[in-house]
Order: sequence, then structure tokens, then C-alpha cells
Amino acid sequence: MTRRLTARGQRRRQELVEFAADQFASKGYHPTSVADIVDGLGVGKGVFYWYFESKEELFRQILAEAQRDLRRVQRHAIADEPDPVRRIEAGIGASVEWLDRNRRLFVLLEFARTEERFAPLIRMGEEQAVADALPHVKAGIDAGLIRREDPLVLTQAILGVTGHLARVLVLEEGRPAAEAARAAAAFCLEGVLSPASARRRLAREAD
Amino acid sequence: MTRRLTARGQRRRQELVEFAADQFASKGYHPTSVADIVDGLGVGKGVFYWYFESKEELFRQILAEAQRDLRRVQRHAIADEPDPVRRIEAGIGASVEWLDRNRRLFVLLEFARTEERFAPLIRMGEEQAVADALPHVKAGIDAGLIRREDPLVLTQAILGVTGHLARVLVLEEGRPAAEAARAAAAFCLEGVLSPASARRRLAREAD
Amino acid sequence: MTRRLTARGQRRRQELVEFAADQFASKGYHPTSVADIVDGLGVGKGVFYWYFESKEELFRQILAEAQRDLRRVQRHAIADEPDPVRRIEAGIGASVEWLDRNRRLFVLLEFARTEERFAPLIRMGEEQAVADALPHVKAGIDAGLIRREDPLVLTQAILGVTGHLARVLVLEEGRPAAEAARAAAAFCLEGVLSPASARRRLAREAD
Amino acid sequence: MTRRLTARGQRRRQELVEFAADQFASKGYHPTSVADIVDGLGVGKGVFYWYFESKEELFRQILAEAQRDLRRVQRHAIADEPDPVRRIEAGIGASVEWLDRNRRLFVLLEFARTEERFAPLIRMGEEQAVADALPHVKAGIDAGLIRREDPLVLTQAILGVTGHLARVLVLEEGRPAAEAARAAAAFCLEGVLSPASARRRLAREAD
DNA sequence: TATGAATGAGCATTCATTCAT
DNA sequence: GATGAATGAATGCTCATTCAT
Repeated sequence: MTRRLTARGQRRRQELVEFAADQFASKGYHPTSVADIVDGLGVGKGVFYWYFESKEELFRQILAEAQRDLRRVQRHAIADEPDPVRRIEAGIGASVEWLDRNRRLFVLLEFARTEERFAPLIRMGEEQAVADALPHVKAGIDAGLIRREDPLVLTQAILGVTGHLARVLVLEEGRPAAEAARAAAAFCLEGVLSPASARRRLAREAD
Repeated sequence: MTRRLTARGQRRRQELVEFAADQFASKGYHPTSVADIVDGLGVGKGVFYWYFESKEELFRQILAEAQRDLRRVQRHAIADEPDPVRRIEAGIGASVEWLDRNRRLFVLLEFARTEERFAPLIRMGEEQAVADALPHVKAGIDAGLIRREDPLVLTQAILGVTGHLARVLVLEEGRPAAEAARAAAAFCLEGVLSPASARRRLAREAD
Repeated sequence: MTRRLTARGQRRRQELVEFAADQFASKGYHPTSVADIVDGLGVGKGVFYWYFESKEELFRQILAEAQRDLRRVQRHAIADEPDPVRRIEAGIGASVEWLDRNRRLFVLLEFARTEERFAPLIRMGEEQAVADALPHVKAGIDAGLIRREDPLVLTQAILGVTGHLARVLVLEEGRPAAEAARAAAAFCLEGVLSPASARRRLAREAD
Repeated sequence: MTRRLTARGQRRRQELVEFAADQFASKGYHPTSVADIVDGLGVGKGVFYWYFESKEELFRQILAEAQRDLRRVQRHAIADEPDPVRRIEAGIGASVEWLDRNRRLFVLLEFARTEERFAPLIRMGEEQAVADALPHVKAGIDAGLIRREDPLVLTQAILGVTGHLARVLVLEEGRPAAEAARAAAAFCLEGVLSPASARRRLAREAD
């Protein structure tokens, strides 16, 4: 495969990717047939197989592109920010925004995790995401800004909060991405304790 | 349906539920056929349709039982605990432990969210989970132990951290559930900031 | 596969084998679709895949059964015949008769030789046939009845004449099998030379 | 069709014929797609349909050319040979050699026989081959060199031995064509009987 | 209760052929 | 002459479900 495509071919391919992602996201990967996709675009079945080796390969490409794109956006968001904590906040913001603007892909990434064939792709992508975020957490620890705890665990927790709040607040409840990002960042930085309670706890730990 | 079953029938049914859940979790719901299930148990196809109206109905029952069971465990864990923050910690611990002991079901719940037909079930279950946890967060706020923020957001954030750390640390990295639970609880209570940084922030906010 | 079949199942399977062999032989293996077969029998498509793993597997089974049957017939024909030359004649006769009664299978064996996937099966069967006939040729040589030449070549030549005359005389021209068998045997034993010519040749060789 | 081709066109066409024959012979006619052929040559699909009306027509042309070529070679081999028996031997030799040098085509001829659409072509070619050889056999009979038997049967038997030994000895076992030709000729002339046995048989028949 | 057999719509994929450029 | 793109009927196969026993 990996055909050399003309401009027209590029456009067709993109149409297919986009329409398929929509269908996969709304009906599920399995319940969406290749026929659904080509019929939806009003083209013959051969078109699909001209551009993709199989339904599965198309799905993998959608996943890979999604992960690539999210990563690109995150990197861009935190560039030129000297404070590591601010970098983390910026990353959270970029992620929530991306998930908001690419709801379809969010669902697909979650589905992919549930099937043996695709799970490795997702895990690799997630490891990449952790590897991307880890240095900033470590820098925060070194700068005395972040608690001296396993940075990997902290990073994962941040990713967990961000993903979950994005889904629930933005996708399900329809709140603005910025609000969810703010809430996620605040939670990640300070947790749930009240200032008084936190102070008491800090004092206790100082003993 | 809802047949009256003999003791032997009960056992058969349970075998089917368990084996199907295993297969669904490892291969995916769609890639697992009814034939896979009955062949795996060495029984005829009629057996399946004696106990379940359809593959879909079986799956719904698995999901419902899973949600019921998780809820039961959480309730039990936090009973008799007067401190609301401690109740939250106990709930996190119980959840992580349950997810550890029921990995299959965890995956199934995540898959179910990705398909129109099953998503409502999951959303209902999650709303229930939030509704269960919410009072404790509110109690914490009222007692001045927890920050005066939208309790629904805080609750969701807690669920997000808990689920994600359980998956990553326990299921994927194989760490003990207790450790993941401790990490999740700590993160939820205090966030990532170092004591010094937190103090500074608190001081700033006090202005 | 290799399902345990009830009597009814056995009958169904046989119907499929027979009808498919007919179709394969008259239209060709590839031009015969599974749909042709099941439609021809007025059954659903699932029936086919209940009894056979694939179209290819069915074809292999037809080939294997054909070779097994031909071999059985040949063995039976030459049993209890003390003279090796007579045994060869009997074998030729049995082969021609079988090919006459199983024209379909004859064509299928020939087709199978032309496709990489099936050729090994045919070659194995043919080696078996040679191995079966060889001892008789050797015995003929040892008894001074047959020329002292490479017995393998002689055996192959006999098989070649037999197969070809069976096809041309019996299948294509419709002559009786017995006649073709007689012609084949005569040719194999004496060749084409006239008595006078043969005598001269023998004399010359004796020098 | 029958396009007037430039020199370059002639070469292109020949490339297609040759490559297709190779693929048909090794993978089979049906399993070889037009795409396989044009991709294998690195040209577009239009090229194929510029030179051939269809895949089937291409195959027919390959078959026709093969038969024409074999016939040409045989005729050439037996020219200027006054002895009819020697002519037959020469024909056998030429055939085996041709089959050796054109293995691909041998397989294709055999396949063609197994499919309704192509079988008539093959049968016509074979009848031609018989018609070509028949006069020599008849001449042998008239000259008292060959047994007074149905010359058609004798001719067919010769063709059968030749084809089979060429396939088995030369194509499958890799022996030299000349050796197979010698064996085939010897078998055709004298059969399998030993001189002594033949003499006895001749004596008996003289009664 | 349970089984083997059967159904048939549906699926992913192939492929000979055509077409616009 | 040649290419990439498109067509769409047809193919081998799957599978949830039903049925006769």
C-alpha cells in the first residue's frame, strides 16, 4: 500500500478518514460496516480498498493520526513557558481543548483500549504522553515546587483527572473547555483539601 | 425471560456469565461469538438461548451485575466512618481493590461506554456513583475540611484519578492495589504542590 | 472441524461432496461458488460451513477421497494374481474402469495438479500409485518377464498410457472401458513394433 | 482488437504475455489477477486493456501460441526423415524437449483442459497433434514396421507416454530431456516385455 | 434441558473492467 | 499509449438466532 496519491486522491482519502471516524465514534467500530462508509459518501466499495488495505488498517491510521495530533498540540502549548508548573497547566488546557474539538477521536481511543488488537497502540501512545509530561513534573520537583513523590504516579494522576473531567464536564455536560481545564488544573495542583485542613496536615507532617 | 432456575440451572448460567465475561474482556464484545462461548464450555447452542434472550442481553446483565457489585462494595467500605474525608479515602480504596479483583469487568465497562446501545447504562451507573460520593464531599465542605468548590466537579475528579491510577498502576504495571489506592487518595487530597509551594499559594490567596 | 455427525448429518455432507464434485468438474473449481453449491441443493449457506471449514478444504477432501478410492479398487483388482504381468494388466483394467465410473474426479485430479496449493496432494498421491505398482514391475523383471530397465520409468510409462487412453478413448470418444484397458495393456506390454520388426530389433540387440 | 502495434508496442505486449504466462503457470489462472500482472510489470491497468480485450482473451492467445509453437517444432524435427519409425522417435524427442523448455505452457495446457471455456481449444489442438502423427504411424504399419492395430489408438498411446514421462521425469525429477525422450521412445516401440517373454508371446500369437 | 443442524442476512474483501485525464 | 481512480457485482465466510428432535 502507501500509494502515491494525486491531489484528488488525497482529498478522497481524507473524506474517507473523516467520515469513517465519525461513524466509528457514533455507532462503534464493529457496528459500522465498510458499506456504511462508502454508501454514506456515495462511492463504490472499491474506492475504500483503493485507499486502505482493510477496515482495521484504516482504524489504526485514525488512531495514530489522533495521537500524533494531540501530541503536537500539547507540545506547542507548553513551548516558551519557563515555569514547570505553568507548563503542566498549559498542557492540561491544551489537552482538554483538543478533546473538546476532537470528541470523535476521544471515543475511538477509549474503544481501542478495550480490544486486544488495538490496545498496544493505545498503550504506546499513553506511554509517550507520560514520557512527554514526566520531565516537567520532575523539573517541578527539582525546583521545590512539587511534592517529592514518584513523578510517574503524579503524572498519571494528572492525565487521569484531565481525561475524565474533559469527558464528563465538556463532552457529557457541555461545559466550556476552559472551565474544565481550570477545574482540572486546580484539582491537580491543590487536591480537595481546604486551606485550613491543608495547613493542619502540613503542620502534622512537619513533626 | 427471567426463568425460574433449578440449582443446576443457576450453576450453568453462572458458568456462561463468567466465561462470556472473560472472552468479552480479552477479545472484545463483538469479536466474541456465541459459538465461541458455548464451544468453550463444551455445550450446545441451545443452552445459551435457554438462559439468555440474546448476546446483547447477556452483556447488559454482566454490566448491571458489575455496577451493582462495585456499589455494594463501596457502601460497605465506608459504613461506620464518621470523618467524611476518611470516607472518601475508604471509597477510593474499595474501588481500586474491586477493579483489581474484577479486571475483566473494568474493561467491559469501558467498552460499553463506546457504543451507543450500552452507553446509557454506563452513564446511569456513573451518575449513581457520583450521587453516592457527592454527600461525603459536601459533608467535607460543610465541615470545613474540603475546599468550597463545585462538589460535583471535585467528585468527578476523584473518580477520574481513582479509575485511571487503578488501570495504569494495578492492571498495567501490576503494582499492589493498596499502593495505588494510597497514591490516588494522597493525590486527591493534596494535589501535586509541595508544602512550601502550597503555603505560598495559600498565602497569596489569603490577600 | 471433524465434527461428530448424526446419520442425517452424514447424508447431508455426502450430498454436498457429491454435488460440489459435479460442479467443480463441469464448471471448474474457481468458477463454482459456494453459493452455486448451496443454491443447487436448496439449502442455506451456513450448511456448507457447518460441514466444511472452507471451499478449499472441501476440495482437498474430495481429492483425498478420490485417491483413496482409486487405490482401494486397484489393490482389490490385483489381489490373488500370482503372475506379475497379469497383475499389471489387472491394475490397468481396474484404473480405466474407475476413471470411467468417476469421470468427475479424474478432471478434478488433473486440475489440482495445475495449482500450487493442490499440486503437492496430487504428487503425493501419484508417488503412492507408483510405489504401489513398482513391486509388480520389479517382480516381473526378477522373473525375467520384463525388460531389465529402470522399473520406475517403466511404471511411470504404464501410468501415463493408462491415464491418457482412458481419457481419450473412454471419456472423450465414449468407447467401452474394457476396450481401452485392453489397448493400454497391449501397448504397455508390446509397444508399437510389429512382430517382424521386433524380432529384427531383438536380433540386433543380441549382437 | 488486433491492433496495429509499433515496435515498442510489440515489446510491451510480449512482456505482458510472458509475465502473465509465468504467473498463470505458478499460481493458477484464476488466482492471478490482472492487477497482479500489471503491478508485477510496474505499469498501469490501462496498459493491459490496451493490448488485450480481457484476461480470458489473453489466456486464449497464450494457449494458441503454445500449440502453434509446439507443432512447428515437431514438424521441423521430423522433416527429411525417411523411416516412419524414426520420424516417430524424432517427434517424441522434439516434444519432450519443447515441454522441457516451455514448462509454464505445459501446465497451462493442462489447466485449460479442466475448464469448459478452454477445453475445446485444447481438444482441437490435440486432435491436430494426433492428425499430425497419424500418417507416420500408418506409414509404419503399411511398411510392416508397426503392428497392424488401430493407428489412432497407437498414436494416442504414444502421446500419452510422451507427455507423462516428460512431466514426471523432466519437470518433476529434473532428469535431462534427452533421457526422458529415449525412455519414452523405447517404451513406445517395445513395451515392457523382456526379449524372451516377447519371443514366447510372438510364437504363441503365430499359432 | 440440551443437542446438532439449519437459516440467511450481512460482512469484509476481491477483481475484471471502465473512465477521465 | 499510459495512469490513477472508480465501479459494483460477486465471493468466501460469519454469526446471531431458530428449529426439530
